[in-house]
Amino acid sequence: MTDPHGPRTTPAPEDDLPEQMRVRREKRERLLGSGRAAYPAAVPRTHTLAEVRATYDPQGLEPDTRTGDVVSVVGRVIHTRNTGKLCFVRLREGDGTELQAMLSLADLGEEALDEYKHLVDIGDYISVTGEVITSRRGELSVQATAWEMAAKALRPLPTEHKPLSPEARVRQRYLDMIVNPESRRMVRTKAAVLKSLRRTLDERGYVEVETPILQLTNGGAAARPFRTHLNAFDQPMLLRIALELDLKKAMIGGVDKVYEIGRTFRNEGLDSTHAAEFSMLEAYEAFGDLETMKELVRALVVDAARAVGRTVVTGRNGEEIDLEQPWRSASLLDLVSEAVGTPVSMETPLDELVKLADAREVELQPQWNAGEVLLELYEQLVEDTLVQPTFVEDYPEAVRPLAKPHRSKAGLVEAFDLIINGVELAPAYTELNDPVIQRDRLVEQSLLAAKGDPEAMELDEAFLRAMEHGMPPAGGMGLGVDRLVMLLTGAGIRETILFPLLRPE
RNA sequence: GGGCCUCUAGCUCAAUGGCAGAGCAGCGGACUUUUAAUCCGCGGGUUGUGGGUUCGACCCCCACGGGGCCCA
Repeated sequence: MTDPHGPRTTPAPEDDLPEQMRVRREKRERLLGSGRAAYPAAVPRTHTLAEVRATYDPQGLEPDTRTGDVVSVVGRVIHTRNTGKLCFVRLREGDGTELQAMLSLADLGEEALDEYKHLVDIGDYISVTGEVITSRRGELSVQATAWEMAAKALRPLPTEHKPLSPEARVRQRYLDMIVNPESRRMVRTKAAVLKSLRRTLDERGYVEVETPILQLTNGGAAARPFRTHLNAFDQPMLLRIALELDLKKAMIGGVDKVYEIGRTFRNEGLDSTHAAEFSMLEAYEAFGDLETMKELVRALVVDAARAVGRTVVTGRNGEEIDLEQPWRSASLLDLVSEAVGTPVSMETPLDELVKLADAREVELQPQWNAGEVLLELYEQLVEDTLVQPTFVEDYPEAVRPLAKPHRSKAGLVEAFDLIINGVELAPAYTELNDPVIQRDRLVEQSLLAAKGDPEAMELDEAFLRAMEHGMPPAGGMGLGVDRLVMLLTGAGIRETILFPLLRPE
């Protein structure tokens, strides 16, 4: 920008501001100039809006009632109406509770009313003091005798009658939370789910622990990690992809029932079901097994559903899912047999499985063994058809390297995966605790890693050393907290995460 | 990774290749009972960015960037 009238090359920032921001900055100046504060340390507040509503709503006050009770309340200005000598303002507080305030010439005086009209905008936080009354139309209100600015908003609030664009909803979640009840509710629903998960575990005697997020080696899952660096040791570090190995160490140390709820990180694609960081619950119970975990997973899910009041949800195919009904258990081999129309087992030769896959256009990697092909058939043909809660069990040993061999079925391990609404919600194992077999499995994995498989696990000597001191037989499970919230709310993952990662603007 | 759609005022959206508009919000005024109040008047734009075609581009073409949906 050039100024033909003088040498000034940097225009005052105000010159570039949109009109509404300029006006609000001027109002802020006027507040300060008039001796009022724009951002005071404290403002009068004797009651929350919710407390006022809780006190008077149940009384069913008649229109034009005067209660004689004087309160000071604070809220964000959501609507204003000015009929001249009387102004109405609707205040809203964090959870969405609203209360009307009325500012009249008679009760407030000319100067304070004028200042209100000229200095308060939609979006500001204000404090109003006055008697609790009802208006002629019966609206519960505070009849103001005084008002104060609690925090001046310098940017206008978006229209709340039209939904924000999908981008604005996630980039400026705080705005969506102000104008959109769904967005407010999601925050509290997720909190209720987390609280319920902890309560369910705590009541059963599980001990909550915290384990490192920064790790030397990755394990416990197959995923690409985030890489970082620890300056103090000049040491490359990874962000954890799972909680498993440290929780098993805790169990070796005698925490027989242990759990952690925390963030794990996977440096992979982002879409409507995958986020780069997500909350995971893992729980382990010494002397438990797959059946213990089935019971625990069911309790966790059903308790959480009850906690948010949604025990019946609508499935992706329109089917109703009543989470309180009994849940089905099904063997992976049976499910695949049904899907391909011919019985398959661990004895079915690899080339026959490959033919079955080709016939159904299931794409395979050439180096896959029979177990991996079976898993792929299941994932491609069966998984997303399982709408009602189903424990899919009896996995081939090759695809679950940390599960214990099945007590009675050769070639299979004791593992299940809970599927609800076509989505993998909670895997569980009877945990492998033979350190020799464990080492063999991890060495196999580390050889894959050395050959360049970025998802393969690394050899974690510290973990193997701990295992060699003896881990009790145990059941273990993991549960995707965000996925549980998605199931209970029907929302996408970007809705369940408060501030999802986005590309920089 | 591929395909389709989208980006215009603070917000949500219009606008045959020919003056860039509406609702809400904002500013000034009227109104002491509003419920997205009403009425009168007024401002507000680098049409995502960069190129190109054209007498003329929000519109057509190319590239890039952001976002969404579907597919793998």
